[in-house]
Amino acid sequence: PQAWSLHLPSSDAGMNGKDDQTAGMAAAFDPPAVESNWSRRWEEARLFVADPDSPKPKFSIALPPPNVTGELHMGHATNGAIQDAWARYRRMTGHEVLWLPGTDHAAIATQNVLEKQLAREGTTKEALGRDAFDELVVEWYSSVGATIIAQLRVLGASLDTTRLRFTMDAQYVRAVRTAFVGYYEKGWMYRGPRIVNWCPRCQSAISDLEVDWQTHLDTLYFVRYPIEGGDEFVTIATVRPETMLADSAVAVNPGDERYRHLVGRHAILPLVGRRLPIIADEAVETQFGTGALKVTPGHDPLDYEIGERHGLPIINGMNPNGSMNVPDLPRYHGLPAAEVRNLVVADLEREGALVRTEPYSHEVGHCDRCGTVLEPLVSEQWFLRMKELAAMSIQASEQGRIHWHPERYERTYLDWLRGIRDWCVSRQLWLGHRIPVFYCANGHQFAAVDAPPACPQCGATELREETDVLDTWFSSALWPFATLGWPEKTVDLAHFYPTDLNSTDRGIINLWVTRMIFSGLFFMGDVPFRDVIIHATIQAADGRRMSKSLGTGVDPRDTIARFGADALRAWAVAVGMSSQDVRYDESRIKSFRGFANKLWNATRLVLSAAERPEVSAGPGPGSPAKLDMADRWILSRLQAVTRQVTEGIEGYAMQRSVDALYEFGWHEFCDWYLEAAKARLRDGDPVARATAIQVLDTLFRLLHPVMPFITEELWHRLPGDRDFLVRVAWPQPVDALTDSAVEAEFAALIRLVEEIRAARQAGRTGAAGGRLWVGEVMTPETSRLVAGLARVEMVGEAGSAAQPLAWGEARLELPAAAPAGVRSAELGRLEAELEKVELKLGNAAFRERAPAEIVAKEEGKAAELRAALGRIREGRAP
RNA sequence: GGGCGGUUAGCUCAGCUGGCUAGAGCGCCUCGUUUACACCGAGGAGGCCGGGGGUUCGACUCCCUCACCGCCCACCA
Repeated sequence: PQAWSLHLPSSDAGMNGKDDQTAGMAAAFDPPAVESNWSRRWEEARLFVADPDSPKPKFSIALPPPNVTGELHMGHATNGAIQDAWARYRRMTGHEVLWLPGTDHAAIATQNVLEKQLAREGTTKEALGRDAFDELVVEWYSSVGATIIAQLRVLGASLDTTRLRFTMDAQYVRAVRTAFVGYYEKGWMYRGPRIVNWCPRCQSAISDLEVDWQTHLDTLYFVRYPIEGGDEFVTIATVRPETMLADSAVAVNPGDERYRHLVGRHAILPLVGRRLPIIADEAVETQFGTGALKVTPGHDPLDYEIGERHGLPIINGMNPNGSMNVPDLPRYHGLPAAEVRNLVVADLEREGALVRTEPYSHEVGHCDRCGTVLEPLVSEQWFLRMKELAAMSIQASEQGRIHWHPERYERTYLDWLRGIRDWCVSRQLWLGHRIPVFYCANGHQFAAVDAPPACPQCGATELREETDVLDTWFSSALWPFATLGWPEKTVDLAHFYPTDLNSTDRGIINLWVTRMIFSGLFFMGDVPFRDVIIHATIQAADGRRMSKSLGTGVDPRDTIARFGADALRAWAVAVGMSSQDVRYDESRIKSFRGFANKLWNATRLVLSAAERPEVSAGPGPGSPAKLDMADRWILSRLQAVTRQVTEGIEGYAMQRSVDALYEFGWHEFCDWYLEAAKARLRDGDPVARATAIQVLDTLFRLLHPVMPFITEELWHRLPGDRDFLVRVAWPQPVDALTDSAVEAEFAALIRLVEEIRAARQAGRTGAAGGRLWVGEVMTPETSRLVAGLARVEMVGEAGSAAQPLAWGEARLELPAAAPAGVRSAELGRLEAELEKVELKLGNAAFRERAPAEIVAKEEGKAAELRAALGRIREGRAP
């Protein structure tokens, strides 16, 4: 990099024309006014509209499409803040950025929300009819969809809204159908009767991942089945006695000596009288219950598999609404399962077939959308074969084509893929993407994106389209490329796929992220993104789930209204990559509002000082400036912060960037630099002013990805022509400005000032009660700085200007009121410290084993402490 | 049942590959109407880093183990 020089504005530039703006700055930062202004200006300037023809390297993110089930919550805001910080950062590092927004129709979830709404109004979707319900859906989508986009705008999300997508848009629907047909033609999409998780309320199948397991305390019933041709019995254990009506067999473990003689014989099903073969199967656990299992292939996944192995008949004993379907048993037929359970138990008891019961705790599956207890049920469903897709995904991972942040989540994905089963993609809902399969009158079946006029096999024109719809995640899985125009070969698709980043909550790693990966690999031949960020889950302040129904939800708009979008964003970015769940912490958000206000006022201070070039210590405009020690210090610190911020972002640890900026901006710049340079600024010293402006300039750039509004506002108030920050280059550290000597000196100066302040406070002498003397080794410059910062009167002569200041060299005499106490406390602290270090150094093992630089460091520390103690003991008085 | 994460100041959280006196914000105490900021400034109190073992010259950091909290995965009825 070129040698750096501080630009001194000519006397004509600088304040001219900016005076009014400065004077116009209120004493407090008012976020809402500033935010809406910039949102509008950014949009008007079309800053976030991506250009696929740009020669710049691209960077793309597909916004995880929020479900159109309701408004955005704190988790969305957090994720939005993280992605936006990346998008803005990448623009500043010279990338053509596409951050593409959209929403997800969320079939089952939305249908549930609407059904609940209808229920509150005392009606049902059936009463309403399909068409009226569809209208309701469209209305809902447009109103909620608009709210969501508005919320993202308020957050400051730099989305390309010209490319807004919705999973129910015609073009997207086409992509979904094309994808289905693609799998179908590959032979991986098949239909068949299988046992699935059935929700009797939604009246639909759901996938394994949509099962919400809850612990239930139930009763385990022991029922004895008589053995045919004798007076023996076999006793089975079950928690769902009502399903025995659909039993096909009794199974025991082949190695179980207790039952070996029964295998091959038959048991008689109580209450029903059906003959059940007694079979041997490895899946039966000898330890559980009695070691004998009633086999009900129609109503239990394990039994279903046993049934398949042994060719057992599948008896479907239940209707889709959860009532029993046993026409041969009129006593139970048509009744709800729960009632039948009681009836069956009572009947068994009467027959003497119920041996005993015991309490039993186990996991019961619920529908994760409506909470209803699921029934394993056999029905005709569509499945996507997962074997090859899983293998492709695992391979991509092993090749290191996707990087997870934090890394450990890669295992979540791999573990799931390694044990994966075929994906049940069909749903029996009103809402969703219709499965693009057609059946002709002659029993032929085929898949097609567009409804064909006739059956391609027999020419029959009477075609029936499949009524099932697709799992909503099937369409979500196509998001990174379907949003770019796939299956058309669009310019966007060619330019922006694969995307670079996906940021998501860990709860949908397998539901969504994994499925995007295999979909991308299959249809596009490449991973859908290079990096995956899994952000923290935001909890309510009390640690509970944030949820509207619990009353623990916090609307991001409320937070933004009170503290500003920047404050919410800074907090979200600072906690978003935490390894654990994070509680909503208003006090910290508030502190970032304070930070924004601090920057506002610091800028106000810097800009309010009228510039008087004649005061300049330097030779004049255009020449290298003569920097004060404080100037050199803050510029050196600025370089360090620039490095830290960049490293934080690039290392997927943006919290480090935020911490560094907060510490630097508030404490180093405002508390120390501005306090030190205040007098010079007020005097109109152009060097101080140019330095301060230089720092603010860089600080605003560095902070812009995290706090876009305040930085944009203040940046534009700085002198000179100012483009939008996303079009301004990301700062690079300037080595020439790094000055470790001045940093060490200034650090010592800070310590001295702190000692003086503490002494004064402890001495309780106050400014009026005593005077402080500072030793003769200080330079005039340091002496002046200390005097100003510590607000002490400097007495005595400042000594040789050549001597650097170091703590311990400056002699400080304490006020007469309480010198002994204060001094002995300092003495005691140093003595204890020295003792510890000497103990360490006295340890032979330490000297032999520890690295040389560590030992040297400790020795240096000891020497320093001894010197300091010596000086204090000596007690040089003025 | 398997896996992962967490347990650090009163509260919410940082602490990267083991090494200066373990940090921040809020809260608390004391002081301050200094012309950027009370959405402020200065000073301060407060932590056997969940328990126990181990490795190491040295452990908040690595290993083992226990306890509790949370999440994900899982076909023992």
